Order: sequence, then C-alpha cells, then structure tokens
Amino acid sequence: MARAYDVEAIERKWQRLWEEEGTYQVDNDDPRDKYYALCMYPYPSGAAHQGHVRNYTFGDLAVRYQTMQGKAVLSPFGFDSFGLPAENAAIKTGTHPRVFTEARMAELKSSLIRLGAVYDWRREIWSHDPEYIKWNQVIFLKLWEAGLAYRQKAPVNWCPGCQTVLANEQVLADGTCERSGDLVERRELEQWFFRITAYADELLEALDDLDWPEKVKVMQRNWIGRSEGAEFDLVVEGNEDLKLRVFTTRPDTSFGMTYAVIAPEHPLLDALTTDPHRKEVEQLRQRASHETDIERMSEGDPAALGKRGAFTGTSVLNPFNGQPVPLYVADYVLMGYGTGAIMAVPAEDERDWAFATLHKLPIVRTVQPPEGWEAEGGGAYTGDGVKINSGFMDGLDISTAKARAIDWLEEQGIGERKINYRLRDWLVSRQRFWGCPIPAVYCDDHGVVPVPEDQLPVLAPDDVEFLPTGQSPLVNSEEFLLTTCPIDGGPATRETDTLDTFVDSSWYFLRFCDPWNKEQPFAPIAAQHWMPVDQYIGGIEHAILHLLYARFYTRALIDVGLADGVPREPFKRYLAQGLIRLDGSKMSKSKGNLISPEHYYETVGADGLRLFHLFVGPPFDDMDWSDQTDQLIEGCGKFLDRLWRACTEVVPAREGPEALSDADGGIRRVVHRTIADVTRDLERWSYNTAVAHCMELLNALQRYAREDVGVHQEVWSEALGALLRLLAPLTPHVTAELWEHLWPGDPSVHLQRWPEYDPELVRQDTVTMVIQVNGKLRDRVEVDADISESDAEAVALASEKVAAVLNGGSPRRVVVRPPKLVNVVV
RNA sequence: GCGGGCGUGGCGGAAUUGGCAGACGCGCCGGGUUUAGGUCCCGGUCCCCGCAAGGGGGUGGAGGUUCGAAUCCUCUCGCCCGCACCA
Repeated sequence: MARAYDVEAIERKWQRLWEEEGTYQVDNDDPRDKYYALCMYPYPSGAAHQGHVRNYTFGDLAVRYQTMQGKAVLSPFGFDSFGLPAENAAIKTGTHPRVFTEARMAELKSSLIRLGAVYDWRREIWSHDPEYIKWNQVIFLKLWEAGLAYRQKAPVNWCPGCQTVLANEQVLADGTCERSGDLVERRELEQWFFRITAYADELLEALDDLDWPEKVKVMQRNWIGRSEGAEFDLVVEGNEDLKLRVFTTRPDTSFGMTYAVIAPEHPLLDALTTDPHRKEVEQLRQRASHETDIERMSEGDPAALGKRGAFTGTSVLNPFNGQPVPLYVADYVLMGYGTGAIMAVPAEDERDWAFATLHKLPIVRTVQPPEGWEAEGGGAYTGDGVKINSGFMDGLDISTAKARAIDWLEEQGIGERKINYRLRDWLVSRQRFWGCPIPAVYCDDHGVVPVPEDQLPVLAPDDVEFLPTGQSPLVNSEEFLLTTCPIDGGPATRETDTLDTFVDSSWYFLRFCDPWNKEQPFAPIAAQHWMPVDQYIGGIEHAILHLLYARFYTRALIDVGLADGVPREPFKRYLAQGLIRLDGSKMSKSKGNLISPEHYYETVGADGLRLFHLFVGPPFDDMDWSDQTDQLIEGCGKFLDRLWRACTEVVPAREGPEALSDADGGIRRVVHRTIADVTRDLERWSYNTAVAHCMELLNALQRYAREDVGVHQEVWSEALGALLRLLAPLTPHVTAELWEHLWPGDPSVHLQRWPEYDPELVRQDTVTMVIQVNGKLRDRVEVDADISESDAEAVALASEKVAAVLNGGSPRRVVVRPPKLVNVVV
C-alpha cells in the first residue's frame, strides 16, 4: 500500500532522536511529581511478537501520557534472563546460556526500540548480571538471618523432565509440571524455603485496597485459602494418653461425628493401628506414597473413595458426647493441611457422606435440612439451618453454634480457635545451573553456613560441561564445589542449587529505583521516592505466582531492614492485559504460533500497529488474530494517512481576524469535547474509545475543511494542535513529525503539555430531548440544556407525535427528566 | 464440584447513574475521480413491511421489578477463565 508518508524513515528518525536526547530519562532528584510505569520484565525469548507489541504499547502509552501530564515518569526496562530454556539450549548445543540469552535480549531490545517504546535505558538490569546476583544473594542472607529463609527436609514436587524441584505453584491441577508436562513425583529432600506463610494474613487483607482486577484478587484469596475453625484433641478409647488432633471449620457439627480419619502419612498412624488391621492399613499407606497425585485425586468416584480407606481397628472418643467412633485411614485426608486428621461428619460434608455410605458408617444430622430435602435425594446438607441432635447447641443457627462450640472446647481445655491456610512456604531451591547460586556452604563441623557478604557474589564458573545428566553442571565442577568453611577455614562444599527465578523477579522493580547502587540492593530513599509502581502491566498468567511473591518479598525486605519506609504494596494499579490467540491458542514462543510485527513496520509502521492494538478492543480482553486482522490494521494505517493529509495539505483559510462563524464555534466545541472524552478514556483504560473519539474529531475536521467558505485559521490550528497532542502517546512518531511540520522550531509534541478543555465549550447550550410514549421513542426536540421540568413537560405534550397518541385525552402520568427525556405514560 | 466472568449487526466492538441500542472501525452495497485496477472522495448499511413517509421487531432464552432494562433480580442455555479431596 502506498502511504501518504515515508513511515520507515520518519519512525527511525524519531526513535534515534528520543534515544540521543534521552527524552525519557529521569533522575531521582527530578522535582516533578513522580509516576512509575512498568511492564513486567520479560524472559528474553527473542524478537518481539504481537503479545509483546500489545504489552509495550500499553506501557508506552502510559509513559508518554503521564509525561505530558507533567510527571517525572520512571520507565525502566530489564530482563528476567535466568531460566530453563537457555539451559536446555546449552545442553543441546553446547553454547553457554549467557551467550544464548544475551543474543535473545538484543533481539527483543531492538524490536522494542523499533516499536517506539521509550525507556530510561541507563537503568537497564539483567537478572544474570553479577551485580544483580550479588544483591540477590545479599537479600537471601538477610532473609536467612531473619528466619524468613530456612532449610528443611520436606516432601517436594520433583519433575523428572526438568530434573528439578518445583514450587507448588508450578504444579498443575492434573499433577503435571507446568513447563515440561511430565508427571510430578514426590520426593523427600532438603530444600530452601521462604517463609511466605508468615505473611498470609497480611497478604490476604491488603488485597482489599488494591486497584487490581477483581478476578486476580479472587485468585490470590483462594490461593492463600484462609479458613477459620477449631482444632481439638480426640482421645483414643482405652488409651487416655494417646490423643489425635483434628482441625475443622465446622465445630458446630461435632455431635454428628460418626467416625474420624487420619492421613496415610500421619506419624501416629502406626501407633493407632491394631494388629488385625495392620496389613490392610500398610497396603493403603504404601499405595498412597507411590501413587501420583493424578491417581490419588481420581475424585468424584465413590467406589475409588471406598478402596482408598481402611479401618485402623482403633476408636476415638467424640469429646462432645463421649461416644467412641471408629478411626479410619484414608488418602482423601492430606498430611500437609490442618493436622492431617479430621473428624468426619457425613451429614454435613459431601466427601464424608460418600465415604460413610460406602463403609456403611452411621450418619447423624446436626442441621435441619429444608423441607423436601430427603425427598429430593437427600445427601449431605451443607447449607444454613437450625441445629439439631447437638446437645447444648440445639436450636442455634450455624454461626452462633460454631462460636459456642469453640468456647466449649476452650473451657474444657481440649481445643481452641484456629485459622488455617492453604498457602505453603515457598520452595526456592532449583537443581539448575542457569540461575542465581544460593550463597551457602556445607561444613562437616558447622553445618550449613552463610557465605560472608564480602565474598559475594558467588558466581557459577563458565567452564562447565552441559550434559544431559539431570544434574546441574555445578555438581561436577570441583572448582566451584570445593571451598573452605567461612568459620574455621576447613574444607567445605558449596550449595549447588540455584534460586527459583521468581526470586529474581520479586524485587527487580525496587532495583530499578536505584540501579547504580554499589553499596546495597537499592537505597531505601530512592525506593521511597518511586514506589509504589503506579501502573503495572503484564499477563494474567502471573496472577498468582509472581504477583504474590513480589508482594511478599517487598514486605520481607522492609521487615529485614533493607527497604525502610517503602510502601508495603509494590503495585498500586495492575492492568492484566489480555492475551492474543492465533488459531485458538495463545500466541507464544513455546507454541511457535507467532506473528512478527516486522512486516507491519514496513506497511503501516509502528504507529499503525500500535493504533490497531489500542483500537481493537479493551486492553484486558483477549483477542483473536484472525483473517480480518490485516484489514483492521490497514484501516489504522489509513487513518494515519488521513491525519497526515489533514496536517500537510493546504486548506483554504479565510483571511484576517474575523468573527467566528457557527461552523467555527461548532468545531471548537467538538475539539474540546474530544479532549474531555479522550482524557477520561485514557484514565480508565478505555483506549479503544479514545481512538474512536480521535477518529470522530478527524472526520469532523475534514467535513469542516470541505466547506466552501474556508476554515478559520486559528480554529484550524487549535484543532490540529489538540488532535496531535491527544494522539501523541498513541502514535508517537507521526504526531511528532506533523507537529514539527506545523510548528517548526517548537519543542516536540512529546514535550508539550496535555491539552486542557474549556468547560465553557464542553458544556452544551442545547441538548436533544427524547420524548417517549410508554417508554418508546416517539420524538426528539432540541431544548435548552437548563430547561425546567414544567417547560420540558409542556414541550413534550406539545409534540405532534404525542398529541396523536393522546388523541385529545390526558396522560396517566408524565415522567420528566430534564433536559434529556420525557416519558408520557398513557 | 466450587469460585469468577462473558453472551449486543456479517466481524472487532460502543452505550458515565436504569433513559435515543449498535459510536468508531472492518467488511459489504451504491456513486464520484481514474484509461483500468488500486488509492482517494461522497453516500448507504441491525432485522422485517414499505417507493417513501412511516410502522413493527430487536442485546443467548424464559419470567420479574420499573414510567422506562443490553444494564437490576430469578430461572435457564451456551462459552471462557481460575481452583480442585484444603476438612
């Protein structure tokens, strides 16, 4: 397509200029109000695809818009450059991950520059930079010292494909690895953990005040999984010294406990199993430990539930009524949650109901189900109702009964109120090479010892062999492995595990505030200045992992004294940008279904492509890249062509100072209305309607220019000036070029202030009043904007259309909403 | 199963608080410019009846609240996302 202007030349020209002049560099002592705009720093997978284009278009819009609003905008960029793909590539090709990674970084960086996205590149950080590694390790030591990092043997998720341990968050619902798709196994290993659970309550409560998508907040709430209830002891019948502790969220149902269940991994299982049942119990235990999560969770099938439980031969006493109930072992009870044992109340719990039915265990209702419940099939009733069969709780509602039951347990000294979380501590050890080494050494005499800060960073050596052995090359590197104990100087070995890359991304936004700091990860005063991030942008795939870790880490850094005075919530507003699908699946490097922007840079330019991404729909909606997409993009190119011609072609103008005609006044009102609309739209992320309003303005200007009398020069200039400024954050190159063309010598459009509207001109003198009969549109009348209620009614009743319907009669009722509407009810 | 969201022309999508449904764009139709195609310019385009004026219907479906519902409520169908034995 022939363009109205040389897209490529103009865009390159301005990109060079922004970089040379450092237009978007900001210093920490900048006196303007601060604004921190940030796109999630990317894993460098190579040249940008449309997903990146969309992401960085939104980010760049925020940077440029806020700059024009007079803010000092921090717009940094960096790379999440540690990670598995580079290491896998190294195993395959023998090329060092650094070489591989840095080549990908260069590709992505150049794509972004070509997109016209602007950053303060002086602040660029890479997670594999020795400087960054050092501060990462310093932070680790501080957390360790504060007890927020610890080492523990624990059953962990082991991915045989990746040959590493995974965080719970990286195991999918079907028990497979989110990255390789392999079935994850359980293993008992010594691993490093971060104590995120210490922050469970705060992380949960602080969600309420965040300006984040509700959906993401709900996901985090569910992930943290707070549940309130009670913990209490069940005494073993015939052995008063042996007690089994259980957790329940329904202490009100305690009278309905007809059996209890213990997890197969429970330490007391052995002691609680009687000899006649030992064989069966042992079988179940064996199977549970070997079964993958997938098999273990083949849920919904009651027969399976039956097979997966066995009687221990022991009975425990229900403390509420003193009755003995049988104790079962079943793998539907998890050792990792609560106490690893439950009281089972089949009448009010669906799983217990299924299990009880199968094992022919008694069922006692403690909540009166509604009328007809049994007739409709019965089953466990988990709804509201009145307590029955419950001794001192009879007649109470559920929530009162809960409180009463807990009070009773506390009075008896057998239990107490208890809050449990689903959230587990964050396992951060990874048996990989291409990550930040964990700064610890193992000494025979002193155990695990921190590497002193003055010996940091601990860096992995380069001359290692990348072999598909399933172990980190570090394990086979004597140079790395063998060291001395920091305490006694004796022989010691280094920790060969590296940190989960999510650790790197949990504080990079803080380092951006002060990336040059040689003394500390960042100066708290710098982070105080820029934080929180005012606008965070990135994919919703990080709704739980990254966003939760970063929220935790920021708090932890404050609490260990590395970030005094920094706000505890790092991301004030978060835009979860929609993903782009091609042929029904997400556009991504790993799927290989990419559409490169390069071709469009030649046809409609970065401006045209950016405009398309903004215009196609709301930024948080997913979009399908379809057959029609190229036509939409071309349409955006055409709009920019029309803009170009409107600004460059000679428009006949009237000479000399002259009173404004109606048309002149009208166009001014449209201009100011548009400023108001676009400003509001950009503030509320309604980028698509902002573009639409700009298109409408251009349409109006072209109609105005076509009129025979010629344009009023000042009105025309004001209009073009406003339109160019409104579009500057959206299509930065062409607007900069046209601004320079119209006002040579003036500072660039990007250095101009965002246009302001004149409220006088936005205010409407007359409006179209809608006249309805029985809620149906019948007529429209131009009326004064400040028309009175009685005048509005009179005007409406005077309408011919209304008169025709009334036919001489009088209306039953007239609803008057001046000046917009009158509804005549007959 | 639980939780959240969505459903509007041929398509992407608009519609501050319940108040003109379909802005803007794509596509399509017609016209102009052009040797021609493309570009560019003008006009039309929710559906039905009608030459028109005009009328009727219409926001997945069925009810309801209201003077008035795409918007609120109930039920229902369909799709998408998240979680999934968490006691």
